[in-house]
Amino acid sequence: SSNRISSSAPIESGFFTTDAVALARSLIGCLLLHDSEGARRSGLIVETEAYSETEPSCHAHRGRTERNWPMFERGGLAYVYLIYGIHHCFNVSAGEAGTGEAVLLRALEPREGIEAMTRARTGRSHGELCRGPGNLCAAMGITMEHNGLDLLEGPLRVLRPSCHSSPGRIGSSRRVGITRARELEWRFYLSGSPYVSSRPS
DNA sequence: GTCCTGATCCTCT
DNA sequence: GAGGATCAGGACG
Repeated sequence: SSNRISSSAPIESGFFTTDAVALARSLIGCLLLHDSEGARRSGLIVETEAYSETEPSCHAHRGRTERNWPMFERGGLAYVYLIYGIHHCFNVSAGEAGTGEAVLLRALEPREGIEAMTRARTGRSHGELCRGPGNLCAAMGITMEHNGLDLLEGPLRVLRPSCHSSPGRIGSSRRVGITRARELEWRFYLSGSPYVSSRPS
């Protein structure tokens, strides 16, 4: 329905193999889409956070495990995990194979499949559907079954925005909700977007 | 095996 | 601003 969607292009290989901080920035303005049961849900990425094994807030900081293995694969795989026993968080692995890093998606501007999103998030306004990492997963229908999937092909994909469309000014701030490495300004967001989850610190 | 903590969200005050 | 929901990974012994 939107020309911004139809003109979105596949990601070129190499897009995801940069470090997590660079990727977190590049992902702002990209489209995340999920095809399931014949229906499509999608949204523009408006808020991200970078995580790297080099700093202690990252799941990969203590090495590769059963849970965090997608972070150590080449960039462009889904890393999904359960947080606080209740919510799912969706990450995009970054960098070359062997480096433990990823980008957490924190908020989307809903585009397609608003009905399905609203069904999954009863009583929520449009602006709240995909605001916050747990809410984003609920609205998009992302669960552990998507862990490890290749985001270049399959039901869950990332597309780059159409050429010439610059997303707008990108702001940065400290990351939300962590206790370690708080000083790093590795959170990125589309400045002025009402879909961003919380105010910069 | 036990214990603790957490990249959250919602509801209440 | 606080607290509870609810569970699995990781540390430790």
